[in-house]
Amino acid sequence: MQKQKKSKSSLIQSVDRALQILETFSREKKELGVTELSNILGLHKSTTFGLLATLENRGFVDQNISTGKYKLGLKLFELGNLVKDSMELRAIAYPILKELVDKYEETVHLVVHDKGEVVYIDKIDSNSAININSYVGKRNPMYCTGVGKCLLAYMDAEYVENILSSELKAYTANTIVDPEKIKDELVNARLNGYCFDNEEIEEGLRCIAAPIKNHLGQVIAAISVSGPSMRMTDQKFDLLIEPVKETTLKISRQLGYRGV
Amino acid sequence: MQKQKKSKSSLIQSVDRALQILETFSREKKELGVTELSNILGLHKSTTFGLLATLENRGFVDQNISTGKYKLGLKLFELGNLVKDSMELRAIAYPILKELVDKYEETVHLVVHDKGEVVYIDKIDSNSAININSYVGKRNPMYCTGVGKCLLAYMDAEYVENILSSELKAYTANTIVDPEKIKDELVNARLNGYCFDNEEIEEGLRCIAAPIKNHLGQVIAAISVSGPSMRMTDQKFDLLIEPVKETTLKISRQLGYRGV
DNA sequence: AACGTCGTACGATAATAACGAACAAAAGGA
DNA sequence: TCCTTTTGTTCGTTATTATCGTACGACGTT
Repeated sequence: MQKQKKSKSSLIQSVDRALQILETFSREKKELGVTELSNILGLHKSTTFGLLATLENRGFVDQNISTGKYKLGLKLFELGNLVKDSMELRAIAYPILKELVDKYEETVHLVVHDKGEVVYIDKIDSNSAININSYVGKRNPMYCTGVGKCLLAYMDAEYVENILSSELKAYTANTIVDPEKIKDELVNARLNGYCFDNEEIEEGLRCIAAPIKNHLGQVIAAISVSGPSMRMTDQKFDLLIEPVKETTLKISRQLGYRGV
Repeated sequence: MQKQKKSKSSLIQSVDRALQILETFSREKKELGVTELSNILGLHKSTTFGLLATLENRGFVDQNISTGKYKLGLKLFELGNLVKDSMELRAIAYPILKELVDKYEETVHLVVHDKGEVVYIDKIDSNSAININSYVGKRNPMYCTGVGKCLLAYMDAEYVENILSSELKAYTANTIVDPEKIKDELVNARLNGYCFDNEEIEEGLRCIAAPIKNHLGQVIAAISVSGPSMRMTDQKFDLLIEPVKETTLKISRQLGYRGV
C-alpha cells in the first residue's frame, strides 16, 4: 500500500460514519438494530437512525419491518457485482484454476492485496467432503498466509516494513511473528517462486501458493492450493510445486507477462 | 414497495451525495474523474473531491494513480459478497435451476423485486453460442419483463398502481404501455401461474416466467427461461410451461411453501 | 398494569460540509 | 518549445447541516 495521500482531516465525518455502519455487518452479524449499531460505533441513536435512513433510501441497507433490524441491501449486491465483473483477472484465471482443482482435488484461491491484507476474489472448492472454511470477499493478513507472503515477497521494502512494524498476531503455534524470520520467508518465496503456509493462519490448514504477474512483470495477485494438513502432506506438496508454478505462469501469460 | 416510511427531509445530504457517487459507476462507466463526477451530479469539484477521499479511505472507491480517475473499490466487492452469501434463496434455487438449464439448453434467471424493479440475483447460461445479454445485479422494469409481471401479479393494488401511474417506456414495438392491458396481463399471469415476455423488454428476446412462493405463500421471487425468439418458439413454450411451474414449486417447497 | 427498551420524530445549536479561490501538474494544441 | 486549457487538490470562510438531547409511541417483559 502506498503512503496515504489524502489527509485524514479532509474526510467527511458523516460519510465516514455511514460507511462504518456498512462495515459493521458481517457473516456473524447479518442483522443489526439502531441501538446495537449505536453501541458498537459510539454514536447517538438519533444520529445512527439518520444515517440508516439515508442508506436505506438508496437501498444500501434494508429494514426488516417486523423486527426493526437492518441488514445490508441489494444495492451493495449490484455494486459488488460491478466490481466482480470488472475483474478481468478473475475471468481469465477461473478456467485455469478449475483444471488445477479437478486434477488435484483441493481448494484453490485467487487473491489480491489491498491495504496491507489479502482479499479472496475467487475460490474453487473440490468435491471433497472436507474443505476450507474460507470465502470470496474474506480478508486475511499477509505475513502468515501463503498468498500473502507470495505478494509481500515482491513489494517494496517500505510496504513490507510497514506491515512488519505493526503488531503481528500469532493465530496458531506455527505463526511466524518474528519480522526477521518473516523476511527470510519472503526471500525464500522470491527464490523459489512459491511458498507455503504451514498451519500459520489456521491450525490444521496448509497451502502452497505462487504469485501472478502482469504484463509489466509486477506481481498483482497470487493463488494457493489449500487443504487440511492430513491431506496436504510433504509428498503432495512436492507433487504440486510445478503444477502451481505452471498455473500462475499460464495466467500471467494471458495477462501479457513475457518474462520467465 | 411499501410506502416510504422515512421522511426525505431526514436524509443526510453528504451521505446521500456519497452514495450517489457510488451509483454513478456502471458497466459502461468503470472509471470516472473528479470533474466528470461533478458535472454529472451537479456538485462543486472540491465537494466531490472530499466525498471521494472519504470513500477511498475505507476502500469503497480506488484511484488509478496514473490517470487520476476513480473506480469502485474492493470493499463493495466484499460487502456485495456478504449480501450474496446471505441469500438462502439463491443457494436453494441454484441446483434446481441448473437442471432446467441442462435439460432445455436455455438461459435461466432468478430475480427478486426491489423499489419497483426486478433485480437479477442469479443467472445460469446454457452452452449455446447465442445467449442473453443480461447479468447478475442488473435491474429491469417490472411491467415489461416476464419475471416482473409474475411478481406484480401478486402484489397489492397500491404497489401496482404506483408503478403503472409512472411513465411507462416502450422499449420495443411489443412493449405494453397501456395500464389496462398490463393489468390484463397480470390477471392472466395469476390465473396461469406463469407468463411470457414476448419481445417486450428487448427485441428478439422472449421468455417464460413463473413465481416463487415462501412458506407464507407470499411471492418473493420469480424465475424465467429466456432465449432468442428464433429458438423460443410457441412449441418450445408449450414444452416449458409445466417444467417451469414444477421448478418454481420445487423451490417454493424448499422454502416451506405448503399450498398447491 | 407498570416498567424498560427500542425505534423514531423534532428543534436548537455546535460543528461541519460546501463553496470559492487559488495553485500545481498534466495534457493538448499551435 | 511554449502557451493555453483542464484537472485534481488545498485551504479558509461561513452558510448550512448533522448531531444531540428530549420526548413519544410501540412493543416486550414482569
